[in-house]
Formats: sequence, structure tokens, C-alpha cells
Amino acid sequence: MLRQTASPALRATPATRSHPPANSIEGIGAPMTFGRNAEIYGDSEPADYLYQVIRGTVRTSKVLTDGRRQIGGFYLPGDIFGLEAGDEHAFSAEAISDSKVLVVKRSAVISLAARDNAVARQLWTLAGRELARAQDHVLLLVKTAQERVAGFLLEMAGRAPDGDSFELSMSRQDIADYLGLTIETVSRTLTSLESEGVIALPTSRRVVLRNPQALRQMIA
Amino acid sequence: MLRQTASPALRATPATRSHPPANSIEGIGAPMTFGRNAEIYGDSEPADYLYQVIRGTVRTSKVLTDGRRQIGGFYLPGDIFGLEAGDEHAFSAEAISDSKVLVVKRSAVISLAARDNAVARQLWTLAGRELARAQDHVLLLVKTAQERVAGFLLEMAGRAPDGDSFELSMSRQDIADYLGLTIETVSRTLTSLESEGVIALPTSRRVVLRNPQALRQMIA
DNA sequence: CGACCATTTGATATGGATCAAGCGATGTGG
DNA sequence: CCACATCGCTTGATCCATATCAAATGGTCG
Repeated sequence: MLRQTASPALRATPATRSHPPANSIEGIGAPMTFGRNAEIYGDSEPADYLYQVIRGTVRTSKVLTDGRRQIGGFYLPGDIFGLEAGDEHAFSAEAISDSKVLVVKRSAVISLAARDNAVARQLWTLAGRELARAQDHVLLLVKTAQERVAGFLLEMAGRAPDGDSFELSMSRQDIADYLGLTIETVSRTLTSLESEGVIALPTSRRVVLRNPQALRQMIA
Repeated sequence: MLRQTASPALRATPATRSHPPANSIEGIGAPMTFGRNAEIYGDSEPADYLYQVIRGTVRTSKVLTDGRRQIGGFYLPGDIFGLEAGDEHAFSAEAISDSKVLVVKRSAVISLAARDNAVARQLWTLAGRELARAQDHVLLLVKTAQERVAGFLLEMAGRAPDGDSFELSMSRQDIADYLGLTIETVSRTLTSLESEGVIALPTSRRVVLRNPQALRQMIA
């Protein structure tokens, strides 16, 4: 595994940007880039920073003692990750594709939140989102393979700019490890959804939802 | 389903107690009791209250559209539940056994947190615990039946006063719905653990961990 | 005692894992 | 620029863990 852990020298000057920050975290971070599969932080490292994806995709993951890997979530541009329950990361984070992330010291955000109620509210919103994400993940994992894959596709569609056609930045293995399935089952399920006319796969990474309603019925 | 939803008339005077409150939430709640299987709040109701279990056990659950039920978690005396990501409850809550819970208006806690940093910190700790709980639940659900049951037993043991011998307040169906298994698989797995000498089951609801180390190895 | 409910146990079915091979795209070295 | 190695994905054949269907057992309460 290519290791390129973040030890960011936080700069006061953020990257120049043409639009105002959508939230207070954006305003104070230092940009960093990570190559494909580079580790952003490791499981059980101190959780001293928050991260916002600028470009690329990030996954959080955890290798279980038996060697299998569970993916906690995928973070797309705009998403903030690295917020953890305790003082250490429960999951590690890696760049799925070449990525640019804004890095900001957690303590800086916290002290900012102490002064600025808007920031404090943003932090709560963020924590709430993470909780909701984890709860949804639980609900996904008790379903059948088809329901999991359908749920995953709808989740990705909901986060894509053009909702019904999008590029998957993650591999089949990443999807499988997120859904608690094998790569073969994910592949077979996608093929089957395609032959049913529910989706189209112009390339293995590009998905077109031909019948989103059918997908929604699948997740029941 | 016996419906006995909480519409608490919050009283300023809490139940008299012989020891000081362990946290600020304890100090201001109104006690309420719920019978076995009574609903404390429903899925998608406004999340206006926080609850602390005084006596009994509470489960949070959600009935999926296909009729199956997923249990989000079990809350034992001392545990706080009802904190949600959004303004509505994502899960419903029911008393598993006759229970007494302290009910407190969320807005009261929030305004208290605005004045008192210790309360604010407690709220974050609580949110962090919920997130960690959900993440652990995800990790549990990708394992084999034996690993899930072993993990569940260790979780319960860790929360019981006498760690290695405890009473299960929930039914096999509750356990199954928590672990994403069927009641038969849970029962068979427990029987098998017993015949391996890892646990003893003096009654169907009482568990004695005969070899906790073996259980820990199972969860790998 | 008898009805009811929770739990266990047994027999069988099946969805997804595993093992194995083939295919297509991408990149590298000759 | 092509041959070939590599990697990600798909497809096929078989196996197995857990679900499903069914029945027996045990505990509790009227």
C-alpha cells in the first residue's frame, strides 16, 4: 500500500478560490493532494484534523482481523470526513483517485465553534450526517445483494451532479467491501440489472439509470 | 402493538434520588414508566425529547418496507437515547421490559448546553457514542452468524454489572433483528456455543460466559 | 389442567461465497 | 508499433452457511 500520510504544515493562506466558502471550514484549510490509493490517515491515528474533499474521491476503511476490509463510506467533492467519535480514527482514509483535500486542524475548528455559533451548528449538522450515514449503512447491510446494490446506485445517483448518469470512481472491490458482498456478486448483480433494462453500463465504471423507479422499488 | 406514546408533561421536580446526578441531563428530567412493548416514540415523530433509562431496557427499531424489523440498539439503565441526526426520529423506541425513563425536552438540554460547557461536552460525548455504536453495528453485520452472536454476547457482558454472568432482557427475536439473523440461527448458535463449553445457559435468558477469551477470538 | 408464547430442534432449500477460467483495456518494453 | 504482461471485471460451476418450513418442547399464567 502506497503510504503518503498527511502531516500537514497548516498554512494560514488558503488556496485562492473564485467563490465564497460554503461553510466556515472551507475558509481556513490547507490544500493537499494525494495520489491514487495514498493513505490520508490511518486507523487508530490521532484524529487531529478534519478534511474536505475538493477533487477526487476518498474512502474510509478498516481491515478486520481476518483480513477482510470494510469500507465505512465514500466521500465526494464537498464532503467532509475525518470527524470521529473519539480522539483516534476508527477507520483509515485513502484517496480512491488522485484527490485534493482541504486539511484543517480539529482544534482550530473547535475553538472557532466556541466563538461562532454558526460554526458550532455546522459541526452538529456534520456529526448528524455521519450518524445518519452509519445508520443507513446498517439498514443496507441487512438486505439482499440486489437491494444493497440498488441502494448503493441510488445513493451514488443522489450525490452525482447529473442524477441519472454518473461515473463510479471506485472499483468493484471497493463497492463489494462497502456492501459486505464479494466482487463477483456485485458484478453479477450489475450485469443482471443491466439485462433487466434497469440500468445501462456503457463502460464498467459508467452507470446510467434507465429506470430509477424500478431501483427504488427494489430497495423496498 | 400496544401503543403508549410519550407526551410527557414535563415537571420541574425530578424524582427524588439518593445520589447526585452523573450528568446534567439527569438533573432536569421527568420520570415516566412504560409497560412491556409500549412505544416510547415512533419512527418519524419529531425528536423533541431526550430519554435516559432508569430501569428496564429499551430498544430502538425500524420496520422496513418488506416487513422485516431492524433493531438499532439496546439501551440499559444509565443509557441515554433519542438523540437523532435530524429533527425527526429515524427509529422508533419501545420498552422491552417494564421500564422507567427520564424524559427531558431537547430544547432544554440545548439551551443548557449553550450556557454550560460541561453540558455541551456531554452532548458531544453522547453523539460520539451513538456514532461509534452505529459504526460497530456495521462491523458486526458483515460477519458470520457465530461472530455476530459472540460479538453481541461480549457487548452485553461489557455492559452488565457482573461482566461474565448476566440476564438477557430481550427475546431471541430482538437479538435476531439486531444481528440481521433469524431467530432459529440465533438459537442454534447459542446452543452450539453452549455445547462447546464457551457459555452456559442456565435458563434461556441467563448467560454465563465460561470462556470469554474463546468468545473474543471468535470475533477475530 | 390447558392455552399460549418463547425457544429449540429437525429437514430442506437457496442466495451468495468460493474456486476457477476467460475477457478486455491499459500500459510497458523490445 | 506491436507482443505481451498486468489489472480490473465478468462469467461459469460448485459448495456451504443461513434462511425457510415444520414440528416438538418448555415455561408461564389464567
